Amino acid sequence: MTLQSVAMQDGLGTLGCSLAPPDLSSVFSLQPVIEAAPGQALFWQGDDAKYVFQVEGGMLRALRLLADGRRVIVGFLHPGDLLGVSLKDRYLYTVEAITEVRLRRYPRRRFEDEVALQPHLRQQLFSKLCDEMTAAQDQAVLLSRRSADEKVANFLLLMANDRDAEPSAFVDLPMTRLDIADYLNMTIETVSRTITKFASKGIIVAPDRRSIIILKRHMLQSIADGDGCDFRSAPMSNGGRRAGFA
Amino acid sequence: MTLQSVAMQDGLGTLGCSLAPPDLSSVFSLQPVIEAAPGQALFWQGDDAKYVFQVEGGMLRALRLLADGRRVIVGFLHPGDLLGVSLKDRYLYTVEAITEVRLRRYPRRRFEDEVALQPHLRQQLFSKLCDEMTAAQDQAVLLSRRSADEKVANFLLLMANDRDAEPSAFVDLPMTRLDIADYLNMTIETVSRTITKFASKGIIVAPDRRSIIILKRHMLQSIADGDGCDFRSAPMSNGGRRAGFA
DNA sequence: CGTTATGTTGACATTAATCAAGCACGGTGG
DNA sequence: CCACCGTGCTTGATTAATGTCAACATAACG
Repeated sequence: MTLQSVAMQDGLGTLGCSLAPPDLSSVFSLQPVIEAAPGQALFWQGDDAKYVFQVEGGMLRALRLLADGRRVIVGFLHPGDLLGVSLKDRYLYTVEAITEVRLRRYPRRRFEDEVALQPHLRQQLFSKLCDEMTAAQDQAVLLSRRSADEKVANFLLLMANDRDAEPSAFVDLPMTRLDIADYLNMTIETVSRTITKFASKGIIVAPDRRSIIILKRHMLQSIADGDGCDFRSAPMSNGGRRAGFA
Repeated sequence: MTLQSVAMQDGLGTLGCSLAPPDLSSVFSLQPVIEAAPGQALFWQGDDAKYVFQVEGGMLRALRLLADGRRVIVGFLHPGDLLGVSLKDRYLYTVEAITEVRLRRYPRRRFEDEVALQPHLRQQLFSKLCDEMTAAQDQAVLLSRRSADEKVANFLLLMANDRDAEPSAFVDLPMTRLDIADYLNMTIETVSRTITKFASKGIIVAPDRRSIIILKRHMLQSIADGDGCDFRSAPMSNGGRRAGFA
């Protein structure tokens, strides 16, 4: 089906009518549904970027493989996220399902045309791109936390706040420890030890491997922010050092 | 490179058109020139994002300050890069001059209007946003390098290749060791030691503090890629571990 | 059930951070 | 021109943290 037909079915824009402006989700709503089982790859780094996807349900991981075979998780995908939007002709990373997932698929070419035609969508897409960029930068900031405690605390809070209007105390962790480790640039052992440590201090409870409950959010936040808390004696880190410029 | 915003190299693209449609640089060419001395800030994280800038000459650093006062360098800005392009109303980080710099300034509102009106500019901006996102991810990948050697080697190669069509053996390092350290998430001591080590192995020469010359690019590349090289006995790192999924 | 993936815990080794001192360069002023 | 700082950089000794290796526990799966 052509773009135009899609557009008209959505009742939008090209006609200038004042009906509900289309959002990105509505563009995808008529597209084929893709389902994938845990571990299944949607596409691989380097593949021809033929499609754009929108996540409807479940969680996925985006990862890059380094020359020496190491794995870097560049992000976790949640419902609403777009995958494969780029001007490159090849996917920049591999995307694999963590849980059972459901997505909508849209041919990339047509998606681009569609977006080009509709200012509304363009605006939304731009906004999403900015969000993604911020997320990418946030990961860089996260990775530059000093201690394992800080990284894990940040990660848990990130997962707790993600997408939920109300940051919940119950946090779903469908990804494996290896995923977390490769996201935080640590080893699975250190991840495990750190979570155990938080639990033993009563900051969290870990009823099973794929979830945790945050009991003392403020403490977790302190650790995440690198505050001395009861861990270190507030060594000021490198607080004194600044570039000498005024 | 990596900014909230967009760091983009200019000038490219638009090819294919005989009639030279306006490109981003030409949009800036009539705007007021801003000059800044080393150490001077263009704007601070949290400031009202009133302007978009394009770098014409010199180098700057974009940095974020963490709650505990730590400094994270999220990117170095080169000629052609844009700063401040974003949907947010406030700058997401501070930008300071490293060398003497010259920029063009454009009111953000007008810039957005301009871009909205001209499909050509829109396309360019979108393209740069994507590049920018890639850059942000690249930093995350860089930060998740295991050893100090790998990080510094990658950094030197990055600086060597940056923007230059021909990767030069002479690399300019106008930033301080502290800047490098805060970019790579290391201490100045380790940065210094690593550079010294490379020099003592004959991989590079460091005639003065603000520049180095790469003598054995292939070796530097091997180290950057985490190859055993003559450093470690190719321990396969965690090459064996992969998610168990096919 | 037995078998395989995944996660936890422990002992040890290694790396990079920390603390501390000294060096080198660039400016300033005598 | 040279002594004199101040800043940034280098180098060394020590320590603390995390990676590594290994064993075991637990859940997942046929």
